[in-house]
Amino acid sequence: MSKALIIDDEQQMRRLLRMVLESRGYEIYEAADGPLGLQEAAFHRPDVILLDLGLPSMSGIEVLKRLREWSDVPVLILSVRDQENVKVEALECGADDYVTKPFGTAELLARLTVIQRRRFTRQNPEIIVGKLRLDLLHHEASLNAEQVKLTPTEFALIKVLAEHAGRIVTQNQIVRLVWPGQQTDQSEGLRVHINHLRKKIGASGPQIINEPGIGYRLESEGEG
Amino acid sequence: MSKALIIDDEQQMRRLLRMVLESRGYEIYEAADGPLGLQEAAFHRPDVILLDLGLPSMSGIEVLKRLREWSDVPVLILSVRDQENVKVEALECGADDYVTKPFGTAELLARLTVIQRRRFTRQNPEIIVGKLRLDLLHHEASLNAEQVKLTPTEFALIKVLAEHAGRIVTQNQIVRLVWPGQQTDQSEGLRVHINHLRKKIGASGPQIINEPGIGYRLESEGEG
DNA sequence: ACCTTTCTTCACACTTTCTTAACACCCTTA
DNA sequence: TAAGGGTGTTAAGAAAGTGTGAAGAAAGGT
Repeated sequence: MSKALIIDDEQQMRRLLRMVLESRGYEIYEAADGPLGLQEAAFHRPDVILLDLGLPSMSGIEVLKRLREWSDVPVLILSVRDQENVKVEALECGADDYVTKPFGTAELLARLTVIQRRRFTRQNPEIIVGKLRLDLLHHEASLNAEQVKLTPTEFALIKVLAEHAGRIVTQNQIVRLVWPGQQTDQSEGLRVHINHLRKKIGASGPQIINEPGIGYRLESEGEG
Repeated sequence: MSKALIIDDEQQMRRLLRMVLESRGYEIYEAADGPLGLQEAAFHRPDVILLDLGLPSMSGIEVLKRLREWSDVPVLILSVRDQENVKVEALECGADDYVTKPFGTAELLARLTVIQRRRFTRQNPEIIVGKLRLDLLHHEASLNAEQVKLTPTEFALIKVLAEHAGRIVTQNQIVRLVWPGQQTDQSEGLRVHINHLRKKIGASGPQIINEPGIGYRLESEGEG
């Protein structure tokens, strides 16, 4: 049974989340502010954390940063609309995904599943996302067991997306990983390479979904 | 009877491996760290080596590199989870396969069989790719039963490509395998030798296909 | 020491890939 | 309906990577 920690100052929200997650078999812990949340995280070692960004005493970002100093636990951000900047910052500080309040329970549970699954399945020098398969050792990509020819940059890009399949990767993160040590703004070219990738794998493979203002997400199995 | 050398610092792991392998008729040698392992390898000339990546005094990668300077013995890597980078590096340094701890004995034995068959070319010391045949024992190559004269470097190069026929071999991998222990960038000369090989075998033998920015691939049977 | 073979380096033509730029297309908001 | 931000699409020049020939350097044999 998975343990989930809810960090949110609204009691109503905590109650709602508790109900939804308990019906899925999660064991729930709660915290009403940042310091308490960190304390609970350290004590109970939850398998996933749901973190509200709008906390009173300590900002959600701050909580996340402190948490990431010693823990890799998957974190799902709960945010309100029109907080793109904060969302991007949270993702770049190591959050795994976010849902926007108000959210549907189905979406919430789906995202929880994705971010928990991905932490444990990277042990091979290959990545498999639906019909797409990346062989990191040989730099080969294949779709439905048929080889697809990708340029080095395209391969690096799809690798970043596939490593985080189902989760959002911000444009900054992508650029930093695909063009390491680069100073110039590469986000112009990023769109072109995304375009090429979609032409090569988008037809019958996993979709590359844009999250406007934030980044991209490679559609993973189980979502539509 | 095959001889197997186990290089692992944990006595418990060595004992487990010894039991499993002895039941399969292997003759077992053990070493608790890297330097001892290299010593044993040189002395007993094992037919296969099981190498733990997390060694105390000398890293598993380092052991592998030193070993590959003078030996082609099949090496099976024993690694723990979440060491993807190291695993890839190990494979690129000439390891043959890996198993992730904890592993099942069936899986371990299956992989051992595979890598020994692939590399244990003393009983069948030849590689055949289409109309090309490499005699590893006499360092001779032939095309349609007609002998082709290759220089030592050319032979080493086509051997690397032929061992992975049909798959991409990165330039790094090629350089490391053909010019072991070399520091200078040999990728200039690589192009020249590829050129020579194409002239000698390319006419009626398997094609050497370039994957721009990545490496080369020897066309294998069944592809066009 | 000589000759032969093999390897490396260099130059330049050619191919593939990357980057830049321009413009069209949403979607949201006023 | 118009405006603006962000994104999708296309094309062309720039950059990087590769093919090829030849010549000098290194290695090996006689």
